[in-house]
Amino acid sequence: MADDDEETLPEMFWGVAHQLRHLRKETLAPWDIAPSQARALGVLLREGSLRLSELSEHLRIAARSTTEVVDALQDRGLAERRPDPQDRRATLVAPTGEGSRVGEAIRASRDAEAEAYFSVLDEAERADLAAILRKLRR
Amino acid sequence: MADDDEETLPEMFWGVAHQLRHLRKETLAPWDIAPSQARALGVLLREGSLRLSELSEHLRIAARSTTEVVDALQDRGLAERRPDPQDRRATLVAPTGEGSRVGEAIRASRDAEAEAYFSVLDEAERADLAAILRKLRR
DNA sequence: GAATTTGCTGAGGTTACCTCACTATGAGGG
DNA sequence: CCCTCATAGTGAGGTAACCTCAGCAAATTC
Repeated sequence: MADDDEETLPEMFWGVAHQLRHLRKETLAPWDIAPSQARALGVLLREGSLRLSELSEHLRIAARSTTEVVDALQDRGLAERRPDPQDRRATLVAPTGEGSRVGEAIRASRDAEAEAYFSVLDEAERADLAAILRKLRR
Repeated sequence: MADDDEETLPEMFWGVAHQLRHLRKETLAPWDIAPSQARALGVLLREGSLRLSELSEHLRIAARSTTEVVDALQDRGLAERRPDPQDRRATLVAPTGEGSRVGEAIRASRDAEAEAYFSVLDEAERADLAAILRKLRR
């Protein structure tokens, strides 16, 4: 029945993920910002001000890696660090005004991108997919 | 309506892909082989003997990167290079006996892994997912 | 037989992660 | 109050999986 469809679910999954990654990268080109940074910025927009450790949890990466991402965002003037008044060991990270503007623009563009990419699917399929992913995600 | 479900389809997708990546890495641990190498080995098992350039196409990576993956497989004695009798510029890559054995074992273990991971889905959901992925993949 | 293309690889770079060790601060027990 | 122990962030250094660009050798085209 299928010759090219001998692929397993994980293989197909990785294929689609790969495509999405490329697409996202292209979408980000106008801002010259790395995907990891855009991701962090997105979290910061949603959450406002976070400790580095909290940001790590949201991103599900090691604390040390978060330091790097935040360094990059700070260098670009998209986020800033402030001492946490509650705990002098901790550092709060928040988007700057510029960061919020850029983050919003990225979100909009990303929504458009997703819309385009998933436009081959009809409503029902999208709903199915969302449900299935949610089930898998845990 | 949803607080934790504010995620977009691509976000959920990347979440699942991320999980799969980790899982696959763990599955490969017994063989001490990198994911990229296992992937290439899988292609070689399916296709037999391939030129480096052909392998690149199958893997959808740059030729230079394929050189590296093949180097690694060769170092481990899992694949070998031979000159292409048709074209003296080209190099054929094929799995060794050991490569075939290891590749088969990995495939089996990976199937089991996939079975486990996707076992939260029922038959219908799996079929839906496969259909949706196939639609997206192009 | 000269010019171009193709197939591979050396050199060097990037991204997004990681662990380990260290410093500074905070929190709990005696 | 001091001591121990946990926690927050970061410097140093490493890894995997990619990439581009330049170059060489063989094949193809003109």
